[in-house]
Amino acid sequence: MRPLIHPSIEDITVEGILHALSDPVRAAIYVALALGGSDCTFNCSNLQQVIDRPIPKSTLSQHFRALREAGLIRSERHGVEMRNTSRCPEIEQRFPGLLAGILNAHKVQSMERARLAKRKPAARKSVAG
Amino acid sequence: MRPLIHPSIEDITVEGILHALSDPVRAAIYVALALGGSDCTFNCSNLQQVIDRPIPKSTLSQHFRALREAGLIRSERHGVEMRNTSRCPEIEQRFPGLLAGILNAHKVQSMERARLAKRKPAARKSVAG
DNA sequence: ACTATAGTTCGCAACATATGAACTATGGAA
DNA sequence: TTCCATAGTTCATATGTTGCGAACTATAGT
Repeated sequence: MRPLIHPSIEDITVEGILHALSDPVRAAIYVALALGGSDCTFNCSNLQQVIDRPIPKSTLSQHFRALREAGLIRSERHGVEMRNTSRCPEIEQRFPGLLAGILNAHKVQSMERARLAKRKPAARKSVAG
Repeated sequence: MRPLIHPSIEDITVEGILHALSDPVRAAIYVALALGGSDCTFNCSNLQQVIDRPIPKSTLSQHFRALREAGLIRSERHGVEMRNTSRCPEIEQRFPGLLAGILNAHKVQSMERARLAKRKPAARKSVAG
């Protein structure tokens, strides 16, 4: 088992963060971790509450790795399971306002989606054909 | 020639924006456009001042398309050339703080890189081969 | 119509991603 | 210690995405 790779704070890049969070599944994971606070942990097993469609654990493992190697989360083994926590405070110090802007944008978007879903449960985006 | 596609403001997604800006070339283009103000335009031809390595124009064309279809820029033909302007104000209204956070992070990162390049022009990241 | 300039599209090679199957790691029970 | 269950990783591969040269389209000036 290759050891877990956590970049040091100065090796974290904006491009890496944006790429990691440009995937909807990773974004959902990260939002849940970041909003949950420092004692909130998720892993491949208890994540179904956060994401809607079922995702295989090999895929989830890769997503956690992507978040970890982008520097967004810290992963530690505790017994048989993994505890993933967000590295928000560090990143806020290096890139002030970045995560706040992204998290807020996700909030705006998910509120808007909820509103649209309530209005028209079946239709999307008035696409003909 | 297929007509240019500009998503309406409510169809712009966070994921789309983050993905578009997770590419270093597109990020450099966008930073230049955004910081240049509303009368600043760049295109496939006058862009060499913004990016360091030379990039084929077919690639640049694709990058502009990616930015356009993510909703980040607006492209208009003026005679034989293209004028690309940032859509920052619209996006700021929909996702307050998002672009500011990203632009600031890029500024932090490029200042840091400039500092490192001045210190040790040839060495990078103290990696032992 | 001809030429020059600016940008787009096509086709393909190189790279990235998602996932089932097989594997590793840890803890507890017998 | 051995066996089993649970949690997660790695591998192989099929599918998707990207970068770029070559060919094409569009516009302006002559």
